[in-house]
Amino acid sequence: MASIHVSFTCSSPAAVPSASFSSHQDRHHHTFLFTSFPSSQILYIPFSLSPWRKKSKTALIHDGRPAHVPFPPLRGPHPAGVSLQDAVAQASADSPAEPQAPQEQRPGATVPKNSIWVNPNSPRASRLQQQSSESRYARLGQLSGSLDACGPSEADVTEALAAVLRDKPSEQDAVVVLNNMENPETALLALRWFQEKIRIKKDVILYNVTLKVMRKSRNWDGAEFLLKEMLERGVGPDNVTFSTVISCARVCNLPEKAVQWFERMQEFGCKPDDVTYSAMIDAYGRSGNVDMAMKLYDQARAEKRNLDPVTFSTVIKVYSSSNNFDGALNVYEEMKALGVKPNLITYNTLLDAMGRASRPWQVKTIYREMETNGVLPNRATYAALLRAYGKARYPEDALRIYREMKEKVMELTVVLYNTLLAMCADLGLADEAVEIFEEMKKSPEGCKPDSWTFSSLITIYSCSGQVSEAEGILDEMLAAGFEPNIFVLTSLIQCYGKAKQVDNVERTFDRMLELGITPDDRFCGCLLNVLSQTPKEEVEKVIGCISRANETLGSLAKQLIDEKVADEIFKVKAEELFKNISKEVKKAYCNCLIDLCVNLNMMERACVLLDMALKLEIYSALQSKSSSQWSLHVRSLSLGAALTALHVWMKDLSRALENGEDLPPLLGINTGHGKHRYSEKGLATVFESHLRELNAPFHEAPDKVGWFLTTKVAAKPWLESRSSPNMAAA
DNA sequence: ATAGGGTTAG
Repeated sequence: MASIHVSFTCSSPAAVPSASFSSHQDRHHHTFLFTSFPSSQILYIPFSLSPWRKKSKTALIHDGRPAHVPFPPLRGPHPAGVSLQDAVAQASADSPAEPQAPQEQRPGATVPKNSIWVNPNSPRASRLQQQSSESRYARLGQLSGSLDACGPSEADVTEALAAVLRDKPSEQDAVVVLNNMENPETALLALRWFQEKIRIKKDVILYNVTLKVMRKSRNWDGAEFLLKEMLERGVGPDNVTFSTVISCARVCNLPEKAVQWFERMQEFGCKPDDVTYSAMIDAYGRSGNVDMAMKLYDQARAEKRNLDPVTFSTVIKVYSSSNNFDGALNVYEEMKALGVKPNLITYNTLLDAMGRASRPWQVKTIYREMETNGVLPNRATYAALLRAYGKARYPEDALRIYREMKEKVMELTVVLYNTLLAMCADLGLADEAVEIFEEMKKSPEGCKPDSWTFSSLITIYSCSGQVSEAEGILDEMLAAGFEPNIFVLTSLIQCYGKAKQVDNVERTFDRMLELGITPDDRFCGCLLNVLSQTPKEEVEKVIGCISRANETLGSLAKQLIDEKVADEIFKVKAEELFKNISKEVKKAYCNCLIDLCVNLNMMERACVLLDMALKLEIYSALQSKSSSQWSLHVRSLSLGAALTALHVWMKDLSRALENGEDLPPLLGINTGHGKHRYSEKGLATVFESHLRELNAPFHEAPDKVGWFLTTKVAAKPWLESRSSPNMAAA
């Protein structure tokens, strides 16, 4: 039987594949004795537990290289050209081979001073293994697992604990067992048992580690119960207690509880430190109290605390989630200026922030910087990059990232597959999506498509109105056992709307109500979008759906199409509605409603809505003026809204001329690249054809993408000709 | 692994 020992030293814990091994530290070096069993299971015995003794019947020293090559030096930073991973892989690859006959230690071979060679099948080996902290830890870990699984009765818990620990657990045993637990009920019973057996009655550490279990299981009541018990029993809570409780409140979505206990810390003689500040900054951030979060950050800096990347990452996240992206960047710069090195999580948070901000160029810069600093990307990094490039419509970059992931043979998770598919949906990459979907289903990791997966695929087909393809995915989803959710139904309705199958829109809407799904603002936005594409004869049907989903919105839509309703009345109703809907959908609603007006040739009403949107700051700064150029900015506007804005701008320019004002040398319109998910042609293309219909002298700028320009000389006669009464046309 | 804070999706 082949038994191979590999003994080795490496200088850095980072070289140890943490998933497979634990390290035993000897001041500056880590020494392991690996035992490769034929089963390829690798164990090691920390050398400090093994007094050096040479036995005649030991297993063979083998480093995976020819026998005459000396054993790698043990104290060097790089063991003679063999990495730890290589050596381990080599050892297991070689294990079936018959080893050379047992031999005396070769002269010149470097042998670990404190290692012992043992036959792995001997009782001595198993005794050593049992004594090693590794296996003790494993046993305690198993105990945690069985405690999680056992019934929540004192008898069951006591039995499980006593079977492993007898009557003499150490405090360390208790800490390890509780720390690995997840079940709040049995953890509490286990805590009682440890409190009984370990005679330190007021042990704050045991409470703290049990609080962690409450956090893990998101059990706020359990956490607060334990904290109150501590206070009643006179067990002094410390900073660890409070930061655990605060972060527990945070994960339980109870920021006010975090604040409450944070403010009471002082009562118990605790002064916030770096970790409490960081936890609390996060709690304030998540409760939307950005000001308080920043106040704490400033306080922490004023106290000249050594803030670390965790705190900075938290602050960046707080800024990012309140859409203050410059704030996020500033903190990053501040961090670097203070000499704190960004780590993987800092980069991930920052990449995510710049993605949300739709600043793909900054995403690129930061990713390059990350590479330069030798920080390796993980799945979260790739997910952030894919989202950023998808959102910004950067297909080349998004696909490059996909290739990079594949080259690294990175094991993809469901989340990462779904992120890829969502990116494809953003960019309209149907073929790539199908390829990724097939790969996902074949993946050896067994990534089962979930409702996210199907939803993204349906979205891809919905964008182009490919009804039969979308329905095919829907069938596959139902066959896989998933009920349609609001996202799937939103996409489907979008698809039917695009294909002008209004009856199917109604049918899907009915089905949604039957499933007990309540339409949200986003869904209503989708119905409005469908309405703006619906032929006049069928408009009533769609408005019927909207009314059932949201009565106020439905009645506004009814008033909009009714020419008998005065603009003034309509305006009041519209303002009322827009003050009561969520911020994220305001622009989308406005775009749809203005499109509807334009389609129905109700330009006055479109102008009323545009005016309202500017007043409510739904659209910002559509017009700008400098001495050399006046501009119209219609990026992020729908076609109808953009045309309305153009209509208003032209009137304003004509009025300026009438008032004797002079035009600047250049006039420009910025449409942006305008690649919206649901429009196959960009805004620029469609807008340009409308400019031509209007005989407008604007031409695409050769050097500025998304800009149409004209000169004062060309614009003046055109505006004057349009102002003349016999040429009135919108 | 051996008491506390941070990152992946409409």
